[in-house]
Amino acid sequence: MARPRVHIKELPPLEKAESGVVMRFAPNPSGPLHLGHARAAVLNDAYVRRYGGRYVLRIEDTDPKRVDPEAYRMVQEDIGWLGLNITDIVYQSDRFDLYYKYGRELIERGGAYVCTCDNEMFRELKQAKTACPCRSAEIEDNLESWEKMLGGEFYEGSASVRVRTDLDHPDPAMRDYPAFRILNSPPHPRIEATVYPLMNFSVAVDDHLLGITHVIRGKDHIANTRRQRYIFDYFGWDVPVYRHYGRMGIEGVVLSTSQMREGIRSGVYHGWDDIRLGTLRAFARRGIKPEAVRDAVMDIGVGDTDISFSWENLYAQNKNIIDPVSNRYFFVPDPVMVHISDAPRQVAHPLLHPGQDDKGTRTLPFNESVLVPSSEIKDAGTMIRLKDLFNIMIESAGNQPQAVFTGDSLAEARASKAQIIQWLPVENAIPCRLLTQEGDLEGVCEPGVMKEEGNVVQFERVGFARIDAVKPEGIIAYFSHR
RNA sequence: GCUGCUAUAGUGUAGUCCGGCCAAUCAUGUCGGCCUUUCACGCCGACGACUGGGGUUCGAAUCCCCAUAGCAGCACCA
Repeated sequence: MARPRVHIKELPPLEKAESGVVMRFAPNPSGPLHLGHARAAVLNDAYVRRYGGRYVLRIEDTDPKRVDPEAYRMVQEDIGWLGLNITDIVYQSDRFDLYYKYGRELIERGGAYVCTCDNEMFRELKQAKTACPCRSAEIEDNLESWEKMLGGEFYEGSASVRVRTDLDHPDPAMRDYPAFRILNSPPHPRIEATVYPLMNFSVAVDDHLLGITHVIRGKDHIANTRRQRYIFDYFGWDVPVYRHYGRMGIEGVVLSTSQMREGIRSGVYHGWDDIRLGTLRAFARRGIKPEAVRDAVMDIGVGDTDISFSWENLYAQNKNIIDPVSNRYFFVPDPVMVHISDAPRQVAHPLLHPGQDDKGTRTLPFNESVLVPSSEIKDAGTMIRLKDLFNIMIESAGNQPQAVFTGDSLAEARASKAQIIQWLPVENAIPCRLLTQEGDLEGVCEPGVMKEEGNVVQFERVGFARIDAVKPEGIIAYFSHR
């Protein structure tokens, strides 16, 4: 039995963490959390738990084009599900005055300038390592332009604030990147603004102001880390310790919020919790436990190699968790009724959980006929054992299969290598639809399943499933994995 | 095109910093067996990898160079 043996690998130690850490999880509220978010969230969480300190949830809603008002709620729900040890919550949209203040100061320090160049033109100049005309403006003029920006005198796209870096930098990504932009639409759901900070600016300011000591994030941020460094240096701030893990995909699934949204819009997916998606709410619906996600993510660790995550690994972790606690039931897909002659009426009492007798038994009365998976009825002459009942021999396979009772000796069934299969009394079969990633399975299950709404059960010989809904017309279950 | 990161079995991962104890760890998977009234769990066993080529060295998964492959960035996204 069944002690989950989860030996979770230890993460590599963090530098300068001995006296505690302040870390952050900083999602963009564009949709619910998915496995990619979970990796960042769990790794940071694990380090905060290990070293002690604060764990800041920072909602990065500085791009109104990518804010879904619903997501504020969904992100919180998903974090609750994951069980993160969040200690502080901040919304970047509450902090625009701060960004303006530090933006102005950066200009005063000569670390940034207002640029009114055409985008395309700037891009070309940048590639050629050439300064744009705005770069040489006096600080006073820049401040004046900055005030005009804040005053609404520039229209969207006609002015931005750029950080003065190094035009000769070999990496074009470093050269004078933008810190603020103007956006006249769409409106931000939480605030009124037209001057928006860009991620590299707001993140640098907030990491400093919030006292973030360590940042664990994907390597797609490596360039951003270097860009943010310029801002830290202009202000003379200490930089956090960074660690960038590799890119992660999961086989057969898109982890892009925008693509998922499009799939939902076009009707490919039913919603954010469609079981074919890699969102945490889809996992939850399928009976995948947050602990399994944590374990799987911790196993992957903080390596900087790009990986293709396999469902197998997640399922294995989940099975460790759910197997010991999932009650067993019979589910008969595509049932066919078999009449059994010469069989004594009796009542079967299969265990709710093998090896855990104290959990009790189910009650399945037998009377003349049973429902079994049609795929199990093959040729006449086949010996089958109905699990926890008795042995039968198929006499005719056709549309109305007939069988004959051949005794209840388990030893006999084993000796003749009979399949031991699940079955249901005809009078006690509840309609049940099992939804899988590959499609739906119609069948019937035990009445006892009606008490398991919201729980994960194991359908014997089929696999684990979460009982999603118990309705008058039947049961809806979502397949977890084998 | 420019810049950077990475490369261990089907998948994930340890080892790489400080070369020898690595004929390479653990998990998962697959196969075989045991246990078992589930094709679950558990137990036993097997399978399976240092991207390629040079170099340094008595000795390289580990250091250096080249190649190849993958990824990321070069957005008025995060």
